[in-house]
Parts: sequence; C-alpha cells; structure tokens
Amino acid sequence: MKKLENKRQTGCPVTFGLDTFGDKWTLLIIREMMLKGMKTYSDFLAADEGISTNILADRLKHLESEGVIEKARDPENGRSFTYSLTEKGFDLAPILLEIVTWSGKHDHGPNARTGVLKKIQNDREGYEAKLRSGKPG
Amino acid sequence: MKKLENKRQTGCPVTFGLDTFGDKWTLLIIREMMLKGMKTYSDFLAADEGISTNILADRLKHLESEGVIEKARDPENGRSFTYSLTEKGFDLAPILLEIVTWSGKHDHGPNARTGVLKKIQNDREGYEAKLRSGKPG
DNA sequence: GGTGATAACTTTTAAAATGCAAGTTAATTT
DNA sequence: AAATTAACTTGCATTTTAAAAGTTATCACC
Repeated sequence: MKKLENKRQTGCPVTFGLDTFGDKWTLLIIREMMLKGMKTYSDFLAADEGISTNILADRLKHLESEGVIEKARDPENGRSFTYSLTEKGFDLAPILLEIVTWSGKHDHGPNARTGVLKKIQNDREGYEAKLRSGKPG
Repeated sequence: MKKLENKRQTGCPVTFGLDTFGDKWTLLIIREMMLKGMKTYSDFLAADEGISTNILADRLKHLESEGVIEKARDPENGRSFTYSLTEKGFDLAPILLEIVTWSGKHDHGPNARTGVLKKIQNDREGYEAKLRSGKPG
C-alpha cells in the first residue's frame, strides 16, 4: 500500500493519523481486534465486509511496521499466528468509540446495531479499560 | 467514488462511519473546514496535501449527499460558493480531536505540529464549542 | 510415513480509483 | 469587449483494488 507508506510529513496530526490508519480496511481490522477480540488471519478474512486476502496481508504488514500491532506464533496452534494490539494500537480506542458514537447518532437505518454504543453510554471508562485488557465483552 | 457510495449496510457503526468519511481526503476536507475555517473550493485545493481537482469535486459531492456539508452561493463573491458543515458534520469534531490526540502522543517526528493539541489539552470543551461556532482560532 | 486438510500467505490479471493536465462555463474586473 | 477568477469536467496514463488460483508449512489421521 504505497499510499500509507509514503508518509506525507506535513507535520499535521490529522495527516499523520490518516497515513497510519486512514483507509477503511485498516480500521475494520482494528475493530475486529479491539471490539471483537479476533486475532488470526482467518478471523479477519471472515469479517462481514469481506476483505480480500492480498489487501489483508498488505494492511497487516503495514500496521506491524507502524508498531500498531504485533505478530506472534499461536502457542495453541502451530500453523497459526496471532496478531495483537500494541499500546499504540489500543490508543486508537477513543477514535473507534467516537466513530461508534457518531454513527449511533446518525445511522437511522433499520439494522443499525447498538450493542457497543450502549456499552459506551453506560460506562465509557470501564468499557475502554475492558478493551485495553484485550478481552472485550 | 463508488466505494463510499455503495453503503455496505452491515449495521456495524464502524462500517457506517467509514462509508461516510473513511478515506483520507474526506477527513482532510473536514479538517480544512472545521479546524482552519476554510470554505471554498479553491481553499481546499490549496491545502498542504495537494488534493486533485476531480477527487475534490467528487468528495464534496459525496459529503453533500450525505448531509455532512452544505453548499451555498457566497454572498460576498458571486462567482464563488461556500461549503459549510451541517450539525452532522460538526459532530465529527470529537473524532478529529481524538485523531489529533493520538498523533500528538505517537508522532515523534521533528516537525509535528501541536497547536491544536494544546488547545484540546487546555480546554477541550471550550475548544469544541468554538469549532462548532464555525470560527476556529 | 504418506494423504488430506488447515492456515497464512503470494501471484496473477482484470476492473476500478487516482492523479495530472487541459478544457469548459459562468461571473467579475479592467 | 477582453482578460481573470472560481468552480468545476473531461481524457488519459498510472496506481490500487478485487477476485481467484496457486504456494508453503504445519498438523491430523490412517
């Protein structure tokens, strides 16, 4: 993914952030990890939106090179790897939660899901702490 | 921009948000409007990152169709139009501010700019209110 | 210890999106 | 009336994405 690798170096924090996670697939991978506890390549492939395998491989590589996620062998399955969020990755939680909050207010569609939204509204700090523990509800 | 127009309708709030503003150019346009008070087509074209004119036109059209921005004739210049944020658009402020906060923590480059970050740290509510007034500092 | 299945990718190729330059239209200004 | 400004649109080459098939390594079973 050239786009995200060629950092624009404008010094703008918005640009800096977008160069790291500013394409839709990247944040969906983060969502799978942070909100759904998914951690393997197959987990991500199976996500609702249907990311294609080449793009997934590319984004994982990029996120790892940016220090947002870490890759390790799965101790329980020799042919699998686990991806996990670093602190830098968990620090994306507030952004994700604000996106959920925004959508909660503006998605008036019939199948809008509100599970996470309710957790945020009920106890934001507690929920964020739970996410950072690596074990979402 | 087919990608953002074909809403995926998964019901997921993260997907919903990304389908509206989930490409780098879109949030940069929002940044120009919200944080820098820019409002014309030429303003956006002149932004640091150098968006190209066809993409800019496409993204403005999309944001307008999503109800995030509004287009109107410029009362002070008959050959110009002004784009302004709707309430739905201003509601993106928390997302933008969290991105700035994240980058403030993780951008260790020499030319990272911290103007907005300081305003957030100093008085977040006041700053957000100022943004919503349409007149950023 | 050979066969089949699973997991994580890589490669290939066509379709779609992007970037760049040049062209168009309408409203001023000179 | 002619030149300028503002906001686009169009055409085309390049880049990125998507979809499908192929590769490599580990494991499970017989």
